[in-house]
Amino acid sequence: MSDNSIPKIVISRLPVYLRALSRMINKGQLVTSSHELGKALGISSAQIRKDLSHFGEFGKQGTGYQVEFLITQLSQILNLDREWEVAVIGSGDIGHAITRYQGFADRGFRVSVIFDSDPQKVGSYINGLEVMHASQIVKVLRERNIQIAMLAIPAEYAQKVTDTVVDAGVRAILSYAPISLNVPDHVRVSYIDPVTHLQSMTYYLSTEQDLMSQPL
Amino acid sequence: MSDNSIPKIVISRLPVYLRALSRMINKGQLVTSSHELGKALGISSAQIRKDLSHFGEFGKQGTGYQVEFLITQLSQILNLDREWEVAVIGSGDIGHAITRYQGFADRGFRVSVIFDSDPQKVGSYINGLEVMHASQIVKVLRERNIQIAMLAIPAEYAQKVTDTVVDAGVRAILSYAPISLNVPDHVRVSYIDPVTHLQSMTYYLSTEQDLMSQPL
DNA sequence: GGATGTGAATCCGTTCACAGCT
DNA sequence: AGCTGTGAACGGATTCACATCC
Repeated sequence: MSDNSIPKIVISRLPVYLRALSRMINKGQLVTSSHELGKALGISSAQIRKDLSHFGEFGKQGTGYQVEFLITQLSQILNLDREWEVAVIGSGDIGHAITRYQGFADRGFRVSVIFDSDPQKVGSYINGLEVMHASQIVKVLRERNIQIAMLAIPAEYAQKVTDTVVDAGVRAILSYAPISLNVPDHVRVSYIDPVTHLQSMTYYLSTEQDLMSQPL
Repeated sequence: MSDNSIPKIVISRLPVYLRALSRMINKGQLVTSSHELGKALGISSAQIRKDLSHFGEFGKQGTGYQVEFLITQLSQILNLDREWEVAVIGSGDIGHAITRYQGFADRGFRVSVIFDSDPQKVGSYINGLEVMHASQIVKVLRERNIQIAMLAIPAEYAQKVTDTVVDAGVRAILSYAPISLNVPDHVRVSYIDPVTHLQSMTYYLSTEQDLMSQPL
């Protein structure tokens, strides 16, 4: 049943479903079930059915889900039935890796412009893309109506650059800088900070184990 | 009050608190409050107090929290009062960026070994670290008793490599491969997939806005 | 006065379990 | 028989609001 306001956490799982479904299609699998999908993802089948039920009735009782149909539906829901242009800010190691990462293009995103403030880097090419000077951000993003930016810059510049890209019309930011950003309500932010992931995992790594497993 | 089993979601917020507190210390700030911290992070003050209360009473009524003291406490809780060695598997763009990323060393993690299966890359140096052949994974990780691995490899190899590092004694995995991994119960996994972040943000980017903001 | 720590209340998300369809 | 879709039950997390202490 199509609901009014869908929980953020549900939305965040849809791309994960999509990822798994894509793998199935690539393997030639045509049909799946909430059970199978759940097992592959470590999620309960009830949750998957409930999540999908927010948007419609995509399955057939007794049968399951047509993989391709479900992919189409999820893609539409997530506005992925188009290509999104993305700007990368920062051409250091991370910006470099992002710009060359094939995974974006494969899944609906095109890095179409990259900026840096270092004159040494401006004018160089990454993945066939010329690095532009940061002073051009507002002009270029507005011209091309780019709404997504990825920040691959040090924490100390992150808020200022955020303000700039927001001013340029960006409405979604994926930041690799390890700092919480302030943005207006109409802008979404996601963070990628590998260290926070590691730091929460070490909570569960009791030091004792260290002593047990000796070098052989 | 120190509780028995602390919710995962609480643990996952502690590194974020730590990040913010570190910035405060760097700015010379000695004292903060749940209010201030919450505002900086976009979290309610009650939540911060409740989270911390799982582990002890770290604040002073009427005053707030000593920043440095709180950092010390959180670091201990998360087992960060030591250095953790990390193995990177895969020396492509992502592995390269990870290995050179200063943020790990600054926050308690040392990338101390890197592997690749491509003979072309084995023997080359990244950040002063020689790339070793993947066939050495089990031997080296066991010898050095390394318990954390970061996977920077294509999805199709991810499960096999996961099995290998688990066999080698790894108990925490941070994977950059866009696929859900199967691991035994005693192993923790976190995922970094920028595309899933982008894909959930585009849900909120209605296409209409496109038409409004014309190129000028 | 001001900020913590915490039971109580509320809100939200997950799981249960089953009716209903194929 | 098998699997979906879903109200109901459950469990957990967040917020409230206040007693408590500096």
